[in-house]
Parts: sequence; C-alpha cells; structure tokens
Amino acid sequence: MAVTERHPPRGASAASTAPGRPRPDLDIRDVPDDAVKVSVPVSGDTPAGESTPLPLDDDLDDRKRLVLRAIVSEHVAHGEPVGSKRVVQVARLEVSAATVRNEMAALERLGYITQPHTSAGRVPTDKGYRRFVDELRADAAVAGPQRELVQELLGSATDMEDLLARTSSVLSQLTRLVSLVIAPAGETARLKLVELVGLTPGSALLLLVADTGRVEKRSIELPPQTTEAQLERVRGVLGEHVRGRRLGDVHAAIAAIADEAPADLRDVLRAVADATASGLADDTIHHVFVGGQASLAGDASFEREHLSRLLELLEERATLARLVADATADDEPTVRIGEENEVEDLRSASLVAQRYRLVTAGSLGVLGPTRMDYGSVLGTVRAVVEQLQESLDDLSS
Amino acid sequence: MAVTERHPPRGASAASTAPGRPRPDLDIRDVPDDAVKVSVPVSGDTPAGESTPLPLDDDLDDRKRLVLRAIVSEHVAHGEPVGSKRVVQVARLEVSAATVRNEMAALERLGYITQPHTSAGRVPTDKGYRRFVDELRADAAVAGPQRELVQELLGSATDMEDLLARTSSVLSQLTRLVSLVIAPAGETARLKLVELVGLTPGSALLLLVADTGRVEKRSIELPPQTTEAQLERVRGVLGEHVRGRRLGDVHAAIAAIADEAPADLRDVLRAVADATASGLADDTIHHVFVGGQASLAGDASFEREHLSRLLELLEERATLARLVADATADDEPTVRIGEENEVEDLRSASLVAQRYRLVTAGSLGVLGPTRMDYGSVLGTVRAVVEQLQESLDDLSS
DNA sequence: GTTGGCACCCTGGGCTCACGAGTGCCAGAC
DNA sequence: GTCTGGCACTCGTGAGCCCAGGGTGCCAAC
Repeated sequence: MAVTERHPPRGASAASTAPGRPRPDLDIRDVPDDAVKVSVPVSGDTPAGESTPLPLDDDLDDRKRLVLRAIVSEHVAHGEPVGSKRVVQVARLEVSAATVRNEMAALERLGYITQPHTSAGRVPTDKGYRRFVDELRADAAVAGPQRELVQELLGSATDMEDLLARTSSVLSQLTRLVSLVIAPAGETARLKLVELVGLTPGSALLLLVADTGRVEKRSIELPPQTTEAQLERVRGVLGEHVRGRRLGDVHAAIAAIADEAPADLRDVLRAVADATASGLADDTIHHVFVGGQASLAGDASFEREHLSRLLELLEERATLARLVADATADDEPTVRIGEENEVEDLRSASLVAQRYRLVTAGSLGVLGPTRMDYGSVLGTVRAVVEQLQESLDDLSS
Repeated sequence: MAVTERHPPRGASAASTAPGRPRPDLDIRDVPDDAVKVSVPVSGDTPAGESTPLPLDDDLDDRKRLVLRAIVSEHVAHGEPVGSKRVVQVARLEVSAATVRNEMAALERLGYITQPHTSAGRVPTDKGYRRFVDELRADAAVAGPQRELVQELLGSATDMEDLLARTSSVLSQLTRLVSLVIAPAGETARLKLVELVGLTPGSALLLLVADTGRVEKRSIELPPQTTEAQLERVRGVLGEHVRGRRLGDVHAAIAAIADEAPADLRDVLRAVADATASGLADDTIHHVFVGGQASLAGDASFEREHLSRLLELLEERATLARLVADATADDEPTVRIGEENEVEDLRSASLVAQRYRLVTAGSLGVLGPTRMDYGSVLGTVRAVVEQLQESLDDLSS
C-alpha cells in the first residue's frame, strides 16, 4: 500500500524477474543496470568495514530478499517493528506466516534485521538498510509537476550563491529532510577582477572576483599614511600581475610581487598578501547551505539530546562540508547509513549525497534518520543534481 | 544558593533599601536608576496590552515583591514549581510558610503566578516574568575573564561580516540560547565603488561596495552582442553618476540615467537598474546571523512540535530580522516575554534584544524559553552590545 | 520445505493504591 | 489586624498488578 505509493510501478519493470518464483506484480523491482552506485569500497577506506561483500548475490535467496525488502519498506513507512503476518500481506507472498518467520529468523542470524525485544516484530539493522539500498534502483521520484517546480525555481536564479541557496531549499522541501549543499571549492577558478577600495584612511577593502561569479572580500589594514596615489599604483600592479590567475595561486603571486615591489608599496602589498593567505586555496571556507533543520525535530527517531548534538553539528559548517565532500567520491549518489558514518553523532542518521560538477566539484545531499525512504530520496537527490547541473551550465554559458 | 550564583552581590547594593522590613542580605536588589528599560509602551503599540501599568509600585507591597522574585528565580534555576516552604528558605523571609502562602494566593489572584495543578507549587506567569524583569537591573553578568574573551574574539575580526558572525557565536555561547544578530540595513551607506565585470559574453556581475564595507553583487544578463566597449562606457557612466550615492538611492539614479543614455547603452543600463531594484533600499535582505540553535533542542520547555516550528522560524531570515528590529526601538535592552510576542510560535519563548548603532542601527538579541535567567541574559546582551560597538568603531575608524 | 498449532514472552494500557508535596482555611496567639 | 501552627484536602506521581494483544520459536505433521 504505502509501499506502492512510494514506488509507483512506473517504467518498465516486469523485465528480468530472475528465477521462477510466485512473484506477483510486486512494486519492488530487481536491480537494473543503472543501479545506484553504493558508497562502498572506493578504496579500502570505507568506514563501515565489515558489511556486505560486493557480489550481492551471496547469502540471500530470492525469498529472503523479498522479505527483507518488505520489512524495510514497511518499517520506513510506518515506523513500527514489522511482524511475519504483515510481511506476508505486504510482500504478497504465497506462503504462510510461519514460513516467513523461519526466513526472518535466518535474516536475523545474518544480521540484517533485529528485534527491539523478544516478541516484537523485526526492524532493519544498518546492514539491512545497506542491503536494501544496494539492491534499490533510484526511482525518478520527482514527479512531473514537482520536477517542473524545481526547474522553475532553480532556473530563475541570478547567480551561483542564489542558485545554491535555492537548491538547498528545494531539496529540503522535497525530501522533508535536512538538505546540505556545498559550494564548489573554486580554487581553480580564475580571477576576473582585483580591486582595492579605500574605505577609511587606515583601511581598505580588497575585492576578488572569480570567473565563477564568486566574490571574496578582505579587509586590509593599511600602513599609516598610505596615500591614495600609492593605492592607485598598487591597484595597477595587482591588475597587471594577478588578474587571470587561479584563486589558488593568488596568494603566492601577490607575495612574490610584494618582495620585488618598490619600497613604498611593499608594506601595502604585504598586507594584501596576508589577507589572501587563507580561504582561497584551501577548502576551509566552503560555503555550505543548510535547509530544513526543523525536520529533524519532527522526527521521532532522535531523542532530545541526540537532536541537540545533530543541530550543533549542522552549525559547524567546516565539518559539514568535509563530511559531504568525503562521501561523494564519484558522480553517483552515495548513501552512508547509520554506523557507516565516522562522525559519532550520525549514528542513527543517514546521509544521501551526490557530487555535481562545475569547474570543480561541489556536492549536495540530505541528512535524515536512518529510517528514511531511500528509494525516493535517492531519486530526488539525483533529479535535483541534474537540474542544478543544468542551471549551472545556463549560468556560466 | 543558585540565585546567589546568578546574582553575585557585586557592586554597591545595600543602598536605598526602601521601607523598614526584616530584609537580610538578599541578593535580589532594588531597582536602581539605571534600571533596565522595558519593552513597554514606547507608544501604545506594545503587543502585550493589558500587563503592568507603568508606575510599578502599585498592587504589590514589598513582601509580595520579594516572594515573586524568589519564585521567579527559583523556577528559572530549577524548572520546577516552587512551594511556600521553598520561598521562605530562598528569600530568607522571617515569616512562616503559612504567611507566604497567603501572599502567594494574593499573587495568584493578581495574575503574577499560577499553579500547574491544584497543589503543586507556583510558577510565574508571563505577567510575573514581566514584573520581575521590570524590577530587575541588568547585572554586569559577563565576568572578567569571559569579558576579556569576548573582547579578544570580537577584536580580531577582519570585517563587518566576520565581526557579526563572531558576535553571534559569542552571544550564543555565553547565554546558551539562540543568538540573533541583525546587520545594519545600510541603505544610508554611501557607495564607494561600482564595478561591472563581464563574466561571459551574455552576462556580467555588478559589484556595489559601500563605505561600510558591505559588498553587494548582482548577476546581470546582458543584451545579446553587448561589446566590451559598451561595457566600458557603462562603467564610466556608472562611476560618474552613481558613486557616492546612498545605497537607497542607487536604483533610482541608475534608472534615471538609463533613460537619458545613448540608445546603445540603454538596454545594458536598464538591466543594471533592474538588478538593483530590490535588496538595497528595503530592508528585506538584512543579513541575519543565527547561532546556538542546538540550545533549543536541549531545553525541556519546548515540546517536539513546537520545537520544530521554532526551528522553521529561525530559517525565515526575513521574518527574524523584522522581529528583532521591531523589538528594539531605542538603545536600551528590551525584553519580549511569551505572549508579548506577536509571532504565534513564540508564545512560550522570550526575546531579549538591544540595538547597536553604526551608520544606521542594527540589532541583536537572544531567543530562548520564557523560563530564562533574565538577569544574566540582560547583562550579557548589554555587555556584548558594548563590545560590538567598540569593535565596530575600531573597524570603521 | 511448508504448515498449523501451541506455549511462551514481552510491551503497553488500564487500574488501584499509597505517598508526598503543596495548598486553603481556621482558630488562636501576639 | 497580622501572623502562625495545625489540619484536612487535593492531586500528581510512581509502584505494583493484571490483562490483552501481537509476536515469536519450535514441533509434529503434511
């Protein structure tokens, strides 16, 4: 029922329905070839460690898989432990509950599900969710009208900041989870304009504009008695030697010319160099857009104290940026489930993220309870990334 | 005890201890002349409406006041309803609990306190808090070392954005509440630089730099086949006619010259004018810095759903800016307690805010449960404003 | 391998009960 | 008139108990 809603049988599916089993028009489909790339072993450094060996078709026969899927779907949909009877109903299995119970016992032995207490239904473990996700294919979950909405919202963005802010907002609204959008690092972007604006006798504002539209400003304390004429000359020097360089190289370039500059400009140039020492090359100041934090509070999965820590985490933009960037190693959506997250506070949360590319890659994703609807979330993330991509191309063309 | 901690008997106090009552070395002091200016009737538009009539010394005799103060302090400190015995202890009253009970009954009749249920202790009502705050004088609650810390943190800020971000962070850390810092509107700031940077053949970036250090950028879609030469001329026109104007006047100025400009520049100038149509004069895009949201989750006053709505509110920066700005009509700290807030979702929350001035005023404050330690929060807000003020002066001198 | 049946387990809700904190009020003392 | 001790009363809370319900594991039979 609810499952059906979430996985509308759109698109061809009855395809390769594997071994001959009494399997009716189940909404849960097999893994097609565009299956979601999973977060697993890009190299050996996946946090999860022990989980599923990559060749999926190992310990679970078809029926066990169906049972697992049913349990995950049901649990995600209703939040309660699901029992054998329910599984029979929802998976439309043509066996008895007793049989399913046996399967469930097996699944529990294998670590895919667990019971909160003897004689409650079963609940998926992180491993169970992982398996479910691995077998899932991302739905095109953003329905027509919604998709148009996304297109419209993102399409009318005026610059990149705006675009990313909108993306964050759209993402959190569609998924009702916390959205995270990390702006591209931009250190390879090229400098389009360098300006030095005198604000007061003792201070000036350094403006750096990159060809991506990124604007950086730095306050600069000028040496006493710097004259406007000197500033003008510095402007000239900067314009000549620094414009067109990569953001990542700006600091070195300025430092270099400072050393060779005439004595009376040296101090000013040094000050300028200092101001560009950090925040351009390194990715410490990634802009991060966070949206929909309120959704965390609404979710019962998180108890008070945990919630509080999650919110704190969301305020540490640097950590956040690293977190999401780390999770997105290639161009496929990635899922980090519960314990797979290194970060302590994300134990009972999951991250679904994907990279997008501009000159250099940014990434985006959503954060929510482990018990989330991975199918539709994956679809949404993917769709939003595509749309963002397009809008970005529009902006920079 | 706890009260003592929160109101250390620093500074002269034993002063005008009003009428002759057996009042020992209470930590709760009388209202001195630098008493906190309250949010009340700057004009007739205070949301609260019916609460305390201004001449404070009306319905409450001294002992009732003491009792009320004790109840508020105790309740704030421990979060539980406080009973007559407790009041006797904590207020060091030399009367019996029975007497206090009579006083409490009176206070309840007057609407200052209430009992959650028959035969629990009493809890302050909004009106009770209001009265308490009205009689309170702001403590210099930021202790020495902390104050230095604030000074250090704010002092090393490089520009205004940075400074305000730090202020927000400091404020939330000191109070353990949600901090809100609203940047000055800046529409009266004067334009120091106008730049038009061509990014791609079809688009450019308009940069506006104000003498406050504020930088605004706007993406501009250029008419097809705009040449660099044209851009250069537009730059000239802008530099000549717009520089030095107030931000609030920029749009009109550009629109005006667009009409008079040579035909081949008109479209470009129109585009530029469009881009400056909003966000400069109006205060819709106040920058708002929010910090310490996690503290909301930690507080038991808010139940789940309410919490969620509060978090949502915090994401609506525009509303937030209006909220805080509205609350700060003059240069004294203001307190909005519970129902005094127009905004529905703030029913059980309080706002403590104060204005600070630059060229034009910004404001800042904290948001937390109604049951907060107004004494120290007021002190902290005041101290932070002072410090911010100083740092701002440093920055712009 | 599957099934129905059955004993068993555990949570959650509802109920009762005793306790304790706190009150309101009264009669008497100052 | 004001304060006080005392007392009866009121509720909310927590413990203890029971029962129903949903779920399980296992077994014997198909």
